[in-house]
Amino acid sequence: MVVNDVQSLFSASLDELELTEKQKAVLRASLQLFSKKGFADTSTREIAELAGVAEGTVYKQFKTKDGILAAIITPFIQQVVPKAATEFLVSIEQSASLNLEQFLRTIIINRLTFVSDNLPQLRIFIQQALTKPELLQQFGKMLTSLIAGPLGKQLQKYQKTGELVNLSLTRIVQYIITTILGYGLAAILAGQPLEIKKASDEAVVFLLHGLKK
Amino acid sequence: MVVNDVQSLFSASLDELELTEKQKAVLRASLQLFSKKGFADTSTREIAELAGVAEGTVYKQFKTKDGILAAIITPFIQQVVPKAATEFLVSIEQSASLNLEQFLRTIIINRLTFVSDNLPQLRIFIQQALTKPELLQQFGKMLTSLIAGPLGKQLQKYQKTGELVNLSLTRIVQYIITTILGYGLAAILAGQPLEIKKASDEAVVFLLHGLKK
Amino acid sequence: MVVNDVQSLFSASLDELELTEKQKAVLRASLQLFSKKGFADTSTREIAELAGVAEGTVYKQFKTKDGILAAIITPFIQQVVPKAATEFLVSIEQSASLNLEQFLRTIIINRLTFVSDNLPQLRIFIQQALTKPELLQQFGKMLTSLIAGPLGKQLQKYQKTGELVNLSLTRIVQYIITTILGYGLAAILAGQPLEIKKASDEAVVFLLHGLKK
Amino acid sequence: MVVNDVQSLFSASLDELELTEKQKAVLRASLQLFSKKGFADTSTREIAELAGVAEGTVYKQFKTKDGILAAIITPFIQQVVPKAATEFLVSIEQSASLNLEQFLRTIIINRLTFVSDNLPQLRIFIQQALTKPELLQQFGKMLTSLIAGPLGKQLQKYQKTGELVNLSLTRIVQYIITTILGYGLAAILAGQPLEIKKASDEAVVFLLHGLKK
DNA sequence: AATGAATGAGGCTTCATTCAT
DNA sequence: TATGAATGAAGCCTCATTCAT
Repeated sequence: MVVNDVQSLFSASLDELELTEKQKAVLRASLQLFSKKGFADTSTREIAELAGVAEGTVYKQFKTKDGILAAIITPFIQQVVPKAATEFLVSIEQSASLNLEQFLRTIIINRLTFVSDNLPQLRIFIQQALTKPELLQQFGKMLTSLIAGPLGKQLQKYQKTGELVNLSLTRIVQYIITTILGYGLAAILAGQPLEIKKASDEAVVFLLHGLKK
Repeated sequence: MVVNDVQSLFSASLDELELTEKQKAVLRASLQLFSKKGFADTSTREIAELAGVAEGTVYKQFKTKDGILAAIITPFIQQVVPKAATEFLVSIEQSASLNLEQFLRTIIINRLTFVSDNLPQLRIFIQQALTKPELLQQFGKMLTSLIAGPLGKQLQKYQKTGELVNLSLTRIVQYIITTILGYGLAAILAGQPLEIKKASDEAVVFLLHGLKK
Repeated sequence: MVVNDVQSLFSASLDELELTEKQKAVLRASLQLFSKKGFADTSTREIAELAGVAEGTVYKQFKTKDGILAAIITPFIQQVVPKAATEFLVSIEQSASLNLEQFLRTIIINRLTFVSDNLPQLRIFIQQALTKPELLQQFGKMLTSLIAGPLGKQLQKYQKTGELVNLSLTRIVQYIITTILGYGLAAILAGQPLEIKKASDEAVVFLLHGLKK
Repeated sequence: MVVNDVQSLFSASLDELELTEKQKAVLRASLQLFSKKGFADTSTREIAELAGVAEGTVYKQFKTKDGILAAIITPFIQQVVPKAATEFLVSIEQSASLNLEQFLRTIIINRLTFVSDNLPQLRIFIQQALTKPELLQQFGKMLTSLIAGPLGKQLQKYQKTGELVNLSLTRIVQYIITTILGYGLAAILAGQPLEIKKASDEAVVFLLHGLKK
């Protein structure tokens, strides 16, 4: 089974770090508050209150406030995204025999599920990325390796078979990401949870139109 | 000529508010710092220094730090966006006789220019929107009226002539916005100014594929 | 005619200082605000607003905020109180032939009228006196000279004729002042203007009881 | 034994609030500075310095500067004054068999002791009362209930036995208070501690003269 | 490990005062 | 003389962080 949500990976890393129940509560509270109010507008006192611990406890495991942020974001970009991406690529390879439509549908469902499962983390990531170009660069590198790797090969295969338009791979990946993000942003805009089935159906139709030769 | 950048409209409202040169400098410095470092991580002392004024001067016109933010965002969503939207729609009507491709190209160039001219304001707006749902709702309302108005009519015309796919207008507009934002985000990602001509050419090709019947 | 209220003396000193109408307005506004909100909690901006002048104008005549306070208090303790006291003493001498009851009634009406006419100034004076012992010492000196002067002589006369109890003059004057202040404080407490006729009638009865031999 | 000073009741409430030694030091320093320099002219920095703590410590318990003032005044008017008044009334009832002179002496010693023990709090209370009518109204209500209760009954008894003059009870109480305050104010004026024995002897003589039938 | 009182740097804001127009 | 924009010192308060218990 594909692990796409941060929560489970989180738990894993928490175990690795030997976090106590209270320290996990700190992370949960931080995730919630950072996502809702923003990192800078969340005080460690609020985190402690929501987590039901003393302020000092917050600092036992996470030396600084930035440390808490790191404990949320770092796994997200260093473990969750790559790991999910890897599993994503594995599922790609397993789908190697699919035609373009089936392939796109698999990709899109996979990624929309990821977005849906990690909305709070994504919100925090975007907040930070707006003022920290490094984060975006890391994201960019991940995309590049995605394109250079199995995803790119698969797409090139479809270009050779004439199923896929002859745009640059970078641009094609951009369109796919953009379309996925479009549904994610729309979900946030509407303030409603993502209807993955319906959204992916529509997205496939649109992308197929745009990307079919 | 279409007025798309905030700067000029800004100047207009500055005149209305009878802002002095120093107070305009405060707004310019705030725009720059808020965009680069984020609102919460910008101190009024930094603003004063960059603007070359005393800290007290910052508060002469803009009673509070939030007041400065409001002086940047409010015109953006209450004047700039609607005004730009109106002019955008005027340009739509003037393009009523164009075919779908010419029409899409006009729209996309228009909006990419807007995005390019207002990158700092957009960054600030997105920062704020992440923690203030009201802002997104206002944005959503604007989209709704866009679809209900001339843009929707024009698109329906293309659907009747068989040039445009029979998806819901909401979804079609979402795809257009999403594609435009995709190029905008890519520009931010690459950290480079937007190449409007090249980007719009590509976007038109992609959207035409995706939206042609 | 006895001059007991500060307003008229004020006007006189204003004329001497050649104050413009706007500067008089500043003093009037300051008197009102200092009395109501206290000196420290009144800003020069508020004074300017209430007086209908620019902030700079406040500083044209009264170099500092303390200068405004001085312009209110100094006349009160250096001119108004002594002058009123002098006229008060003159009226005492003119009443030299009165008996104790008539004498007390004259004094009490005179002083209650003074209190009633100068409530705002008294409030400001008391505020300041609470933290500035010098002011109280000046007040004490004035009392001493009152006792050493005509008031003391007149009281001694009543002691010799056996009309007045043989307490120390200081104590007798304290009782008189205390009784007068009692009615003044009661007026403030009740939040109503002083009914001078009724209050003086009662005060005379009480003091006569207490001070008759 | 009658509890008349705020300090002891204070300590009680401090214990209830579980104040630390440092936070008590903050209250002590505030009491001293507010009394000497006035509330508005005392900075939280000064309080912290005198208390020997960091400025942040001042805010740990007393959220705001007004919070410190409330922690001083509220017990004074909501606990100390009523409690002292109650005990005062108990002592009245215990003195029910006394004649008027003994009764007045008991009252006056009791109240002069209270004033003497609470000079700083009284100074702060008066400062605040000058600009906050609510405080005076509360004080007025307390007086009214005093008169309506045991004090009034006892005074009426003396009126029936013909020992006490037939003025209204309100006025009689006013005279008593006024006389007591007169000695209190004189003590402040002279800048010396109150000589309770001497002052009460004199006050009784004066009041007996004024209030005997 | 957990607590929470204590810290002090730094942020936002007010305000008396100045000065060019 | 009058104005009000500008100043900068100082005040109140928050908050990340430390440390004794």
